[in-house]
Amino acid sequence: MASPTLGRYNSPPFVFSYSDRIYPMNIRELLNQKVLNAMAAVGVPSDLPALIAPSKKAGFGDYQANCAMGAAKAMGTNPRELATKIVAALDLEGIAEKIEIAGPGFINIDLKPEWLGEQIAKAQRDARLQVEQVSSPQNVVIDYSGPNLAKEMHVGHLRSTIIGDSLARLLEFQGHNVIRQNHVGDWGTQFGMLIAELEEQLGAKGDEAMALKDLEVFYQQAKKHFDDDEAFANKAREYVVRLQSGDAQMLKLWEQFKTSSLHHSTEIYQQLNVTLKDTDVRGESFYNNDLAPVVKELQNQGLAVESDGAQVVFLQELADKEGNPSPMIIQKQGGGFLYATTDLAALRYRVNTLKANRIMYFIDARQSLHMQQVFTLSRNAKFVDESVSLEHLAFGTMMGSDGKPFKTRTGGTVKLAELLTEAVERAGALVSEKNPDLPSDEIAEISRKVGIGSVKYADLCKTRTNDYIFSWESMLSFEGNTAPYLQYAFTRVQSIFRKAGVTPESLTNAIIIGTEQEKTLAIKLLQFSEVLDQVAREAMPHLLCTYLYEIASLYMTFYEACPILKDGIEADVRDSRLRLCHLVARTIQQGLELLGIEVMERM
RNA sequence: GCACCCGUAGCUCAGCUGGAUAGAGUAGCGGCUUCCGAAGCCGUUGGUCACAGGUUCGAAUCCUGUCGGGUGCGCCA
Repeated sequence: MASPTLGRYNSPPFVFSYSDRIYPMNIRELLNQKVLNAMAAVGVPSDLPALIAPSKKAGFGDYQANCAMGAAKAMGTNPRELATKIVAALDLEGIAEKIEIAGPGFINIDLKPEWLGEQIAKAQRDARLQVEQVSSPQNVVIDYSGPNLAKEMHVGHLRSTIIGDSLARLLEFQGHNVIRQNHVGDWGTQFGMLIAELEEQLGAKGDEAMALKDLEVFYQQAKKHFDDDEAFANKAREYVVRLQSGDAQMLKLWEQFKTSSLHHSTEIYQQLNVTLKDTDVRGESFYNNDLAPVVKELQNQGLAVESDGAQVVFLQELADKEGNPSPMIIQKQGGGFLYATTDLAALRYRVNTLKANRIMYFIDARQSLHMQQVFTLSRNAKFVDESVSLEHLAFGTMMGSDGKPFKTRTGGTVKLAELLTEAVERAGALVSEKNPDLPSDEIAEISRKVGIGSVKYADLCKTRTNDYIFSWESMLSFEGNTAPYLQYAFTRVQSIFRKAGVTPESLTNAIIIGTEQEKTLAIKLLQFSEVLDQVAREAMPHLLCTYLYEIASLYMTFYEACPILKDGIEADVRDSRLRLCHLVARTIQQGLELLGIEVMERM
């Protein structure tokens, strides 16, 4: 696979023989190669790109090559004449049915329906939908979710959890070795307060499961206790010290607390259909033993210096206009460590022990400066080799309809558990209304898949880096670009096969691309792997959402225009269209699975 | 003060390495069901791409500046 360079599309310069490949290239790659060959044949310098893109408008072909204008400029010739030469040298025998030059030198390519039919047939038969496995898998560490165990999971954890999980699924599907890392907050001063509270409540309430039944309440009790009771506050402070020095009794309480809190998170993950397991947890405390060595190492390298009693690294790379370096505290006065230190230690673990080639952090955009500091320092200190890709894949904040951070009516944080429950309930009301005859257990399952899917999709389909507005109305209205629309498209295909009484596997006839609707749909279906590549490269799941919505939408259009099981439809046309339907369903199912969203037979 | 992100239709958002007449959804308006699931489809109204310069065959996209909104900036994570 190509290097994980982000942010730009690298026209593939690689050369290979077609017969060596198990899977064919996608359309874009194929045309890119063909046009590059033609360009070379007419003397265009080899560093100039072919600029292949799907055409945006009907009438401009299916694909277009925009290379002629730029190349003519570089060569000092006329763009239309150059385009004419390129087209003359362009060999698309059997692939394209028409190649035209338009405007200043656009090359418009119309693909051959027979060729498209063959490609669709291959994809429909293929277990991987013609999505190639990467030839050289990377070790990809994905840092996501990372809730604070001191508190209950709230909406602020949703984006990291959902987006990170989607990328984990996607990269795994492409054949990479994905290593999930749940960097939970399980260390710090607040744990003194929490275990002191736990100790007291254990006497009164028996076991920790009872005491920690509601983490949020528990935290508030502890906080209030801490604020109101000086003796308790002193005890909490003492407990922190004892905990951090390895006191056995403190560690036991701390473990009890962690186990109970983690159980809560795991329940949320299951409810959310997120693939994180307890074994993926590497909390802050995991790196405690490496914190002092990290500081020591940075001191030895002369990178860390004392400033006001603290150990600070000044980063010239991140200096402002006046040249003032960016300060980064790695050890407090008094000796305590900070999360910067922990992140550096975690980075060393990921590189040295996990052998990461690519490390992806799905963390709030507000921590951009911090991540930049960590990355810069880790390079300077040679903790991380240049060959390892470090990526902070920032995301925006979830806002309420008022445009301010999403809160409850009373101004508190919204618990994830309650949000998900409400989503399932709202979905349930709609499903029962639309389809009251379904058995109640099936309604329950559909409601769960639709409700959870709606919440996840609403998040995933927005550009990752922007803030987004959370709205029950738009996500559960079930209209437009939503999870239910995609799920609905899937059930309609299933419905057709039920009605037809045939299994998709039994269909082996040729696929006939006979109408505009079939052609448009076919081309879109064949772009699946292109989209996955781009999502993997840029960590932008919304591109996959947009793609799946286009598939579903084109399918609806096709469905209206191209009858399948109706009277007067010839058997070969019917079977061809059924195969096309089947590929639609499988593409939607596979795409949604990569987003962590489930489908159902009917809804 | 400095740094980063953002500003596109009434609302929510796309717009891919700069490409042709800036696209969806929703809201509004008008149609479609003796016919494969109407959670659907078709049509239509609606934009000075915040503003001003610059780069060039071509700019929503790249550069500079201005205005407006958000976030962050040495001992929380």
